[in-house]
Amino acid sequence: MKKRAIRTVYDIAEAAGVSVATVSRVLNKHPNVSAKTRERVLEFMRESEFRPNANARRLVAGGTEQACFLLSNRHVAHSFHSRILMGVEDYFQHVGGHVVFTTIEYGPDAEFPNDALPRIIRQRGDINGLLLAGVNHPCFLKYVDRLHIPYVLFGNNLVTGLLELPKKNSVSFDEVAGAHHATVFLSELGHRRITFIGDLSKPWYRRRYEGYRTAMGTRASPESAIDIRNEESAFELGRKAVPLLVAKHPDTTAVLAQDDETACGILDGFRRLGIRVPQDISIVGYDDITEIQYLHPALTTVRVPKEKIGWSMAELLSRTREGRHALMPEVIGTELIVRDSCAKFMVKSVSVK
Amino acid sequence: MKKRAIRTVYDIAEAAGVSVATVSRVLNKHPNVSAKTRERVLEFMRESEFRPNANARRLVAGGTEQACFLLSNRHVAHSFHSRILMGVEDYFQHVGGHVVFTTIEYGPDAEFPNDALPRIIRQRGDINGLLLAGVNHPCFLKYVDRLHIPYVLFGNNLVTGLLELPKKNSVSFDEVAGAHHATVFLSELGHRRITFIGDLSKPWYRRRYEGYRTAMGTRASPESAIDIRNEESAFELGRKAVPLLVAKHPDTTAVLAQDDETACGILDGFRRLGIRVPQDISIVGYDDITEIQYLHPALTTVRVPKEKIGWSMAELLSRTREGRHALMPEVIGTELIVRDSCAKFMVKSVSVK
DNA sequence: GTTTCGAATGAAACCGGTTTCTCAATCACT
DNA sequence: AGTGATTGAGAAACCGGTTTCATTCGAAAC
Repeated sequence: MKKRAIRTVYDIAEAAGVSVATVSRVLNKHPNVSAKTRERVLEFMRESEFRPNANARRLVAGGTEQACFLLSNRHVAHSFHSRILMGVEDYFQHVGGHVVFTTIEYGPDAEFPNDALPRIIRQRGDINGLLLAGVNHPCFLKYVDRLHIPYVLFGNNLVTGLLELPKKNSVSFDEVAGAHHATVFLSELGHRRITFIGDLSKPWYRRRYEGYRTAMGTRASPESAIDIRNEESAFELGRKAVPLLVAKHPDTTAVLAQDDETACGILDGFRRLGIRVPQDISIVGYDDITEIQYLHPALTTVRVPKEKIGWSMAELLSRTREGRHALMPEVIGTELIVRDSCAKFMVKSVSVK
Repeated sequence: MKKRAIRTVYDIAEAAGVSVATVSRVLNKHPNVSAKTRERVLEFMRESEFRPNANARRLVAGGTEQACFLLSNRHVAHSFHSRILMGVEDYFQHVGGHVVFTTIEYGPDAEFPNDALPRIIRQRGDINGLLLAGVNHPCFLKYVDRLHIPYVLFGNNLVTGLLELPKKNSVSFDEVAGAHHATVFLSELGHRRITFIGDLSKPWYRRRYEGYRTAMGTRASPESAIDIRNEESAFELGRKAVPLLVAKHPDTTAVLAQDDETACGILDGFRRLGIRVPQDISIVGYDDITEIQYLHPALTTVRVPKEKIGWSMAELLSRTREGRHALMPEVIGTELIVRDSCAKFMVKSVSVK
């Protein structure tokens, strides 16, 4: 008659002729167990391929080493987000925790709790913290506050009327400085007429515009940006911006795009008009997403350290949990990646060939 | 004096003047609770923002609605994998479960269990199933078998000496048929000399080659493929293949690349030599990864339904759990996406301009 | 040789739910 | 009105660990 498989500490205890308390001590590497007892217990565990029940452990421990990466209103197939996730997962791998990956979609005026909410948020004890990535609205943050669960927000894509980055529980990168840097780079190549192309209704693009504007100084007039709103995709926005650029700012010699996808659209628009990059016009993107890696010409862009953002978010979450108090926001720098889409200014201007 | 926050069913029971059993019944929508009792309990729950302890629930339930998406030896920043993850997450959202996302790196001869193994695998009860994505080796599968945990494998990227797809517990897509289809498409455009470029040491690329070969029929000689192995990246492989192609198969008018990244490298190689696509030569990729979306010319390719694969894997896992027996593998079809990188054959051949 | 202390171990309480069993109250039907 | 079936609700066991507390035992201290 086959013996019942060993599943619990009780089974181990019985087999080894000790109490469950001792088995538990062995499991948790408690020092007060004699070497020979420990060895015997371990032996039984090994031979029965015993794996402790995680739920029972957590029930008594009162917590979990598990956080939730919640991607709001965005798709993880977009490398920007999956790379943040990667940083998060790296950190948890590092400290021995887990990440539950979930997504949610909601509007700016959604009410919470609601049915769109993943179950994991509704229960207590599933997770010890929340990492809010993607695009978020204040209505959801208000709800998360009420949950009394530690959380860290990806600060750049919070939709508010303000330009400042969120002050607490958040990790952001310095969008203004990145755009400033890119603009200075173009200036130093000799460009005077630099046009920003983007959707200024979005705070994150607006911040990039601000960086651009301060770098431009007196050269920037309110009209020096091409501001297209409510476009279905950034690529489309870029494409549509090109005819406007040619019409309104024909003397432009360099473009700073709100992001890489927009730059791709602009590139496409240029190609249709026979405008060559970088010979006729220079262009700088923003984000350094994976999707541009095979582009020709290779796009000069402002690299956002996505993995680092993820890692920092996870790290800040841990610190928040320990400190039990809201910590200062972390702001991460960007890096200008110079590739082939920019050239020195050589007395030319946008023109249809 | 402030009352202690309500945290448990006992608190609710006391506040509502009922027993915990009743509270539990309300929580689980058990029918045998009178309307007014139920309402009173719900009222207390609402006002105290009660959220049940998930660990306690799972302890008694003996399981979890949580599976683990384990990405082996690959990076989630690659859209191929993040889109499979997306399909998985969609499914779990649909059925109300969770996905823990983890990665692991190991060699073909790794021994298990080992320290690289995520904690989640070592404990029992954390997850109710395993979704094995990325590139896997038999050594790991053997270990997972011993775990007695339901699992589903992404079948295409299992490293074996064989060409067949795994027979059980797996979801795959039909690589052979996809390559066959692409090759027929090129033939119908009038191309006779079609060259396959790839690394034939990898079973998954080998399968694509097989599809190509059968479609070519008698036209395919053993030399009709450019087989480059041990390249650090597929892009580099593609780039290096171009000079070989020009040297060995100068009469080639169309290329089937092992995957999209390789196609990008080939495209780059062509550009360096002044060979125009599709005017001088046609090219078809494979996978339809997100990274090619901004390419010019837009790449014709074999689309692999990544989200669908993820969804099917998750679904199969559920069925496996219920049925308690290994199910037949699922094989998913591909779709040829015709874009701009192929043209009708017009009596030309590869030549340096 | 007794006292004292720390190490090793077991018994039992506990974590926060679910579920079975039991029983009282209500309802349907003859 | 009497009987059996059904419904509503509580007491207690249970899920599988961890932890506190008490106890035993041997070694060191006096």
